[in-house]
Amino acid sequence: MSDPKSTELMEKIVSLSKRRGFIYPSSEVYGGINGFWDYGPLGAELKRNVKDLWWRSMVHYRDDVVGLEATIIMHPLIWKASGHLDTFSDPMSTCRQCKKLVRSDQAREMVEDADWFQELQRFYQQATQSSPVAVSAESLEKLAQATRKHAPSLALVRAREAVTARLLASAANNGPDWADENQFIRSVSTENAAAGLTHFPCPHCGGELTEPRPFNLMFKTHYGPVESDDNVCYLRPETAQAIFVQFKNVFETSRQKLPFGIAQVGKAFRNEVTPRNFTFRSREFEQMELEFFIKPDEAVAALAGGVASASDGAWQGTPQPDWGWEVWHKYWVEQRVRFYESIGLAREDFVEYWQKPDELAHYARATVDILFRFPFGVQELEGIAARGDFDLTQHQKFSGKSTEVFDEELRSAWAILDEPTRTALRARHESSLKESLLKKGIAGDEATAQAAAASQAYFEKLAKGHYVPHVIEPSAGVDRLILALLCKAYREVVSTDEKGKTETRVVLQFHPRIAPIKVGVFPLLKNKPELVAKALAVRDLLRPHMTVFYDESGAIGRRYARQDEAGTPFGVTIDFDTLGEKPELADTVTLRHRDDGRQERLPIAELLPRLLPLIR
RNA sequence: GCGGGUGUAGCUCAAUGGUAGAGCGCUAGUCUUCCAAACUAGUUACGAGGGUUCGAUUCCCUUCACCCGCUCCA
Repeated sequence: MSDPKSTELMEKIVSLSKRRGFIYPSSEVYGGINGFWDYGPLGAELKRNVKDLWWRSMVHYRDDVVGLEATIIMHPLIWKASGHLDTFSDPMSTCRQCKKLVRSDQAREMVEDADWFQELQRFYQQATQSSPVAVSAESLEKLAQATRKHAPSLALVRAREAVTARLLASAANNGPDWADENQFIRSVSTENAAAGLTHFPCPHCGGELTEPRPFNLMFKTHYGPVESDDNVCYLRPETAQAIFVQFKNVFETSRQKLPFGIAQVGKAFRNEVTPRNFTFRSREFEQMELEFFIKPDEAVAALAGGVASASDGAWQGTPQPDWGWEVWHKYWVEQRVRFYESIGLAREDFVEYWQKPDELAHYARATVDILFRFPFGVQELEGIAARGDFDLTQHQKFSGKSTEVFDEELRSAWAILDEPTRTALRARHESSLKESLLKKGIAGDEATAQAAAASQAYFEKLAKGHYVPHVIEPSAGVDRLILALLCKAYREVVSTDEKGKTETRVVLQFHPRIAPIKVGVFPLLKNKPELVAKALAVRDLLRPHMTVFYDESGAIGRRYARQDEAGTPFGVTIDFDTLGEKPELADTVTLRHRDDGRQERLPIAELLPRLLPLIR
């Protein structure tokens, strides 16, 4: 996954980023701060271009998406409703022996699957059938042998004499070590149970897990000058929740009808356990998120007479009224890949990973990860989740305010819908509801009853044109995308000069649309005022339309090379022919192309019409 | 948070218990001609803090950052 070669490549990219002013370590003169990065002059342009292009393709070029820019700090209850407050504060334990980090809530489950754990359970059950507990040094040794292979760090294996002595002593008087199975497991996992303090075994090696320590992944602060429990608040861990929370306002003020989306670009903050891989996992990062709200499939069926199949490729075309969530989901996956293609990434650079049903978060119906082949591994760039109505329902529940929409057309359509269709829709809805309740572990009868009640309430509302919209969420990380673009653009060109000296130059082959500087303008020599004046005039001609870098210092080849390293796709050179040394070439310049060094001669007047289409 | 590695000009790499050096880059200049040309001049460093020592970049401790693993999923 991360062989030396790819690590070396990453180091080169990190060093180039700093050297050329793309990305610096944050707070560097103070020694830096782990998990935070700053964008320098070129990086700031690059990032701005990427965000602008996303916004243009998502919002400006569509009729069905509008923008939002919400605050970073919001009402703390939002994070209760969204589930972040619970899922983002998992207690963690470390194994004292193998040093692995384990989520405390998952440790039990992970351990239960292990053979050696079942061995321990069986032993406990047998031993406690009689009272006092029937064990011997021999039987404990046999147990140690049986667990040795897969749980070498189990205290019973590692420190057999001490643990055996303790267990035998406590067996004679039915001591606490034998009080229940859990206590027994902890006892055989603990070498030195001073003051009765025992440890849970590590799922990886049977070693001692430390007491759970809280790992709060959310940045916590306080609003108002006085710090107290009453004014705790959080920096948002994602931008999406603001969209849900403002859904009703946007819906009512934007004159949009479903289906439609709300887009937002902004900072988010997570106290990552381990920030790693340059900017890939940062503690402060930027997201580009779209929440695209759609009608539930039952409403689509009532309105359009059916729901389009997701298997016939319709999602590659333009949206249709009969699209249900599956088609919309696939549509957005395709749209996002096309966006990446439009800024210079290729379809082959990605892996589309459709999460397996058992990997899905509880709120998601389907999630596709768009993974990019980074030098350090294939890693997620964007997740596109079909989240059902989970989020809006949660906020409805927690805020007490309705997140339902009213759909006049749906009410009329439902009124004229024939009874067999209605019955079929209800039956399908109810059975899928029941299935998901069963999956949550609710007993059969109970699930049947709950599903019937919920389904009935749902259709009563639907018949009147009321429902909570469902949502498709394409959520992309800006900083990850910038990193992907840097990795993709990075090229080393080795050349050998007449003296046989080889030299490696770096070229960043950015797509012109995202390049921080679009064109470099150079007078061939700087000691001729006429050349300089002409070059400055060309700079001023182009500047209103694109980022231009004027450079007159050093040899011309050096200036080209410097722009190559900055990823500038075009160079314009003003020479003596431009000034009219050869009359037929007067007012023409050399246009140089970064990736192949190709040069062409064209009139100054043609520069803008030539370059503009390439950079837009 | 735990374990392993790294830390000397912007970059690549030297040397040393007593004055830190080179190449490249960068800045300025010379040059009528297109891919880091040549020449001249200039520029810049021992990650931070503490200790041992007459004296520490070098030895010791602490800390910080980065890289690699354990977790994370924008």
